[in-house]
Amino acid sequence: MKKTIYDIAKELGVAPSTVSKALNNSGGISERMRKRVVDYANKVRYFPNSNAAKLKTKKSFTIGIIYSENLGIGLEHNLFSSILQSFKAYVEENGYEISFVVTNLGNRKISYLEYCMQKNIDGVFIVTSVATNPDLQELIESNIACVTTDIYHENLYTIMSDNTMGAKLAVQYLYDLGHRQIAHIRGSKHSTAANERYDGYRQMMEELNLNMDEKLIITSDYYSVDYGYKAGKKFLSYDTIPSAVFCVSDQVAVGFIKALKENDVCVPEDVSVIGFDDLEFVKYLHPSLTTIRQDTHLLGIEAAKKLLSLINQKKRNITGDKKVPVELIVRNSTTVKQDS
Amino acid sequence: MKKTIYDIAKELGVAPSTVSKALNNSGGISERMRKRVVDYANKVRYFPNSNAAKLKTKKSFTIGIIYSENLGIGLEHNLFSSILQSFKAYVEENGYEISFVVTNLGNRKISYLEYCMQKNIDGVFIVTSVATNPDLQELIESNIACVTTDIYHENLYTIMSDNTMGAKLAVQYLYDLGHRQIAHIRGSKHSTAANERYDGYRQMMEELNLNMDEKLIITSDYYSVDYGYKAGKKFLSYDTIPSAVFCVSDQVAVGFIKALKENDVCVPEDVSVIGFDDLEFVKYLHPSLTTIRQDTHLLGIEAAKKLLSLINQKKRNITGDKKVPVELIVRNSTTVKQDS
DNA sequence: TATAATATAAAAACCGGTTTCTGTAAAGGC
DNA sequence: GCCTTTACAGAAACCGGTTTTTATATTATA
Repeated sequence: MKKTIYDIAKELGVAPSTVSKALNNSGGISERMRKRVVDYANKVRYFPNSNAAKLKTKKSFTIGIIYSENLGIGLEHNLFSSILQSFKAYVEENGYEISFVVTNLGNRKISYLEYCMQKNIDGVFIVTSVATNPDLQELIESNIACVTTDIYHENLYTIMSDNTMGAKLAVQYLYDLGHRQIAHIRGSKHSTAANERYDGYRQMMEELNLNMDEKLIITSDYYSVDYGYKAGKKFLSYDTIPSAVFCVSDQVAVGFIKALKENDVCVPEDVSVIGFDDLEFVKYLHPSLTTIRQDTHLLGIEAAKKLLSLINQKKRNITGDKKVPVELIVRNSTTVKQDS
Repeated sequence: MKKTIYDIAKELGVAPSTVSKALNNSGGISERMRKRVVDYANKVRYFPNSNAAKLKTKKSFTIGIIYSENLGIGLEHNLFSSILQSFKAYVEENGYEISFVVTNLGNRKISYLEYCMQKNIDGVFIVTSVATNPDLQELIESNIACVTTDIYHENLYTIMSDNTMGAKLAVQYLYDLGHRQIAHIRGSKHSTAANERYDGYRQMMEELNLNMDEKLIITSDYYSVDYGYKAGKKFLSYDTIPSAVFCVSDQVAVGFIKALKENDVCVPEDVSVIGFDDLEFVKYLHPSLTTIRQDTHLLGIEAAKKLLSLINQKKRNITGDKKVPVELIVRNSTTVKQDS
């Protein structure tokens, strides 16, 4: 049978409160007594009921994870699961655990905030989400510490890859290879990252005095291979096709290239393609994909560090953001502009 | 401020127990009263403190997930995160949530079982693990309901792909293509799935009366691209190389092919390669990978169904297993045996 | 009509911890 | 040597629910 603090107390002939003080090292007790209790507790392998402790202390040592499965990205998505993995490892090392914020508990619908309050969640890591979700708004405006990799908000700390810079690097690189007609397959307008990449694209195009025909920009709604494929088909329907394309994500690039290949348009000879993310497998593709690498490990660690510090300093409503550098990874899906 | 059941009771002029009965629909109360309380609770958006409820009821509506990060597989691994995703979706639909079983909580080391008892975990899904882990043994031998995709044990329900059949399908297919020298890159001896695939390979080789030189079998320890690459290097060191290879996983196949390519050995012309898993991206590789597909969705759903039923029927110590069918996916990394 | 059975709601106990309050003994100050 | 702190340990209250027990009003039974 599972022992309680009362069992321990009785067996040692001391008060339950004494046992609690000993195990939590919270003082008000002699060192001799503390050691006696702790030794005995270890000997009988006592471990506390965490629900009872949480009930009283209102601290759960739990971080909520918001991982919206819209936008075609779930746990399977290599990029986010990788960020989550390093986040998880870091917080676990610090004695916290993670818990997915769900909206149906038991049998009733609840909001994000309700979930967090119900479970005394200490802080929330918003991995992916839809910025316009009213549930999310409610949560952000509460005084629960939140960190995100996805959106900006005045009541939120944001850790994000330097998307704008990444896009600029991509365009600059294509320019350096001699390309002048550079298309962009952009992501959903509801995705902050997609918007930033789009901005970076526009900025660099302007800086380089390149023509920005509206036809150069194709919107691909979601970060999926399918949408990339559709974008590729649209691209191919043009009378003359640009010689270079910057895709909002690797997934989109993969679908895009697939469409091109099907129509015997060669990558990189006919069209240079550059992606974004550097998903683990893109180096094994043919051609291997030139892309902008996101530092998923660092993103996860930084988010974890920041969130834990927000939780512990008790000063809430802290806003701000940190840009994590990105890196151009040159592979074989891009090449110098061919004569045509 | 967060309302409690006492606030509700006071505001309605009833007893706390009455409120509890109303909200849980547990009888002993008039329908009129029940409705009155429920309506009011909804109106003021009351939601219960789950820690208090868990403390009393000892039911947590939480499933523990064991996801060992040894064997080179973490959350990033597409196969397991995909199984977990569908598992998670199913149990959440049924009012449960998932929680990763960790071994350091607060600041002390705890065992799997201790974690589960401490948190009143209702059941455990062992996604990946090391069978010899003593922590795992302790958990399995407890009376907490456990389901796994990874190992067999007399006190455990196992949902696993039909690995043996998959391996046989692979060998048979290579045989049908005319190959007679069929090598196998096997996985770690600590992995049940790897062992089953190895068994299937041997069985089919015997059935087909094929020579099974020890050199045909290379051990690749972990399910990683790196190990596949190393296996490929070893393979290339042979005087005469077999014309076909069955790899224990797609990851290993990818590394294996990489090594071959580096030495100008062509896939599939010189060597046909077949993998196992059908990870999402392998269809985009060049050559696209012929492989044995695991039905990750079904694996996750079946595991969830079984676990929830074990939890609810209260009859523990139930053992058994279910084999989920696999499927040969023919792509371009395999071809008929060339004259040599 | 008197009595037993039933329905309903309140009161109280409980889950297993943590924390505050209280009382006593030992240590420190002058 | 007397009074005040301080150290220590036990008692009790509390966290916010659920469940059991008790009390009362209502209905059924004879």
